Amino acid sequence: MNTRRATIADVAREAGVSPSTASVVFSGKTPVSEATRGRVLAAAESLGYTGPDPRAASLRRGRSGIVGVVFEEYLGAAFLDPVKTLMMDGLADGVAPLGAGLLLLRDDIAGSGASLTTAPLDAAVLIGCSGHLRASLDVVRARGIPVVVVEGDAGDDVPRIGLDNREAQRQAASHVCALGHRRVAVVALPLSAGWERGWMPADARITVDVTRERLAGAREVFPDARVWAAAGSFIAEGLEAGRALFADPTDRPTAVLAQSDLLAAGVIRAAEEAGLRVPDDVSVTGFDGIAVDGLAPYELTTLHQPSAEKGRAAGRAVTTMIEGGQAASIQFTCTFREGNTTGPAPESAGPTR
Amino acid sequence: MNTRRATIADVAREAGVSPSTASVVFSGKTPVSEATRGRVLAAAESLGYTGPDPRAASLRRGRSGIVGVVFEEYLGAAFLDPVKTLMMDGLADGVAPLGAGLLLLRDDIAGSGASLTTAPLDAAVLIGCSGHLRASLDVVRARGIPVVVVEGDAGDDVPRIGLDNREAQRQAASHVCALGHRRVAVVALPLSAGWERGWMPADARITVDVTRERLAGAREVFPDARVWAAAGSFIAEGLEAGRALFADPTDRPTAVLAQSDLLAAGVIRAAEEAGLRVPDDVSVTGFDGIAVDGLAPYELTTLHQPSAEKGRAAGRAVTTMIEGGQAASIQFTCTFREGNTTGPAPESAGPTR
DNA sequence: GAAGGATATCGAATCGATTCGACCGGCCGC
DNA sequence: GCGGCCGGTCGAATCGATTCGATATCCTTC
Repeated sequence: MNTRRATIADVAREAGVSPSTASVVFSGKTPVSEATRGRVLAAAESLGYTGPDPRAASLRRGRSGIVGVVFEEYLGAAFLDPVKTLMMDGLADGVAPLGAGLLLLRDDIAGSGASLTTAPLDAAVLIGCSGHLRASLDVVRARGIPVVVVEGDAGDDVPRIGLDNREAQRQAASHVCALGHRRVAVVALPLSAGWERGWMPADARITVDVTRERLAGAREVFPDARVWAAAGSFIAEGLEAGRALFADPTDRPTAVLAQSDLLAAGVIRAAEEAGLRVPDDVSVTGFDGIAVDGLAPYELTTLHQPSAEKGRAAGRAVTTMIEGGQAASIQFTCTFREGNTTGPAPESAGPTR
Repeated sequence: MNTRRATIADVAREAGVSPSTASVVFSGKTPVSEATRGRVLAAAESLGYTGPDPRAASLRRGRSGIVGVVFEEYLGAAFLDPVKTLMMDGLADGVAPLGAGLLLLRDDIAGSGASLTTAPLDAAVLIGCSGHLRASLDVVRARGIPVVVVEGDAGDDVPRIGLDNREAQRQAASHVCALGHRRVAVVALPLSAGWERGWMPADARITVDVTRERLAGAREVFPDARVWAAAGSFIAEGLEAGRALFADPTDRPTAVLAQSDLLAAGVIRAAEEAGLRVPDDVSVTGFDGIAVDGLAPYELTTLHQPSAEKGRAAGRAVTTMIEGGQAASIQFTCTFREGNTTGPAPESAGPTR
């Protein structure tokens, strides 16, 4: 191995062909005679040439084979949420035809690092819904990079992968209502970036789209349900929420609509802690339809959302756009799944609040 | 916005300066007079130029600002493990000085996509320990890309970020032994890629380094502990393991050494299920020292490993290497943390098996 | 007033591969 | 026997920015 890595020109010289021919051997864009291919490959082998430099190739081609995935959160935390994890997986799938890799990016524009502004992206997928989203969107659009937004309001002409959050949550609420529950509480996802857990104030501004939509769905059936908003989608947060909900035995909900399965799992644990049986004393619904690790024997009544499908759709949309096409927004639908965490309202229910 | 995006040459022309000057305005590598900077920036603004094309820049610079992170698993699953998640976070931190992004890659070489072979990487971090690791390593080395291996045996001259798995696990075993336990079982991580849960056969070949090392540590104290190997580091897997361990009331371990906190959490749940009190009837230790979501009120007796630190170290090592330095291998140390899941062996323990 | 320095800007080469039209034999068919 | 076609190869331009030595300008300082 020399002081400098071999280039395709070196290989071509060694093989006694022109650089263009050598290039074609590697890219396969044009037929090459078997003999020539052999000589080029042998030359490459002997020079320790392992293939074209991706940097140079991407410059010339105008493609890098990299799709940026932008999270609004702390990057590690993004993956604590199984829904996002699944989505990522679908996404990996969806961009596979491009042969693209996924570059993780945070949306703090200030970040010293290779961010949205400086990464060699072919396209970007924005996840989430905070205010930052707008800024990120502007950056990406200015760069002229195709972009897709998942679960966030991108406005105008940006393809959007969505979910029928409102309708789905309404469905769960109806189910609970049909079972006779009247004292119902909602455990919501964060209301805004940086939200600290607690009861939702009456004048709260909800900037997180998902939270707002799901809440609206619940409100269609139970207009004045109390709302506790968690600080994130974690079991521990659900536990906190549940403790708050079940604190006062005299004024306790008989059903809890949690905005995520993880929250629901926490609520169930809080119920157990408070000596309440699920679903006899209190019914709990989730949202997402993920398999919560270690929740057995409970099977959540929940809304199953096609997370991986969402990711795949995002990937496909991005693929289409990169290839010059026009991608349409897609709205996915949740399916209601009844488990064993909801049941009839207890007879002895106190007065409706 | 024109048919073609503006280049820095266009901007330079518009501003009446040379391309080189325009370039330095953006890179800041050389002082530029305030007036010139202003003109260039204005020109850029008016042409809708949003900064240098990363592809071209990376070609010339020989740097892409991208570090590949290679997992041996299904990509989504990689993030289900909090340890890896934390590691990723540390890694993001560690490469921050480079201003680098993290490109997720699978190590299935066959993958149609932009993989290890074709991505514009400045460096690579390999995670894990399966056989694939070797192949990935070869690819990366052939390309002449700096590489660091985390928790895997890379052999020779590749810097390695490791952990004192064996010694740490021995420590936990000693602790349990000191408490008087004699009938002890181990719940191990997978023995090899694709392992299905079950009792470990006597002639098993353990290809996963972490599993092997931790087991060796346990064996130093309890040479003939029975070993159940799980199919992954999940609470649900721990639950399965626990059920198997506690199935026979007449021959039941009084202590369980789990190779991860998640497994331990599952074992505890299985114990509860079997009507056993922790730690009165059975003691359980974990490994990792992560906060298991929703395990309260238990506090695991476990070995805390500096996951984020590991990631950070890997990031720093990679940074050093990119800058032409020589990075050393680093061995991290776990710290034993006693929680409330271990206690004295029950008096009524049956005969030592 | 001239030499010496500091500063800002410019020119031109370079990074490494890809691509497209031109070119060149040879083979086929009429 | 000759025009046409085709598979294969070659040249040269191009992708867009960076970099470094050279140059020009202006300010000190003796």
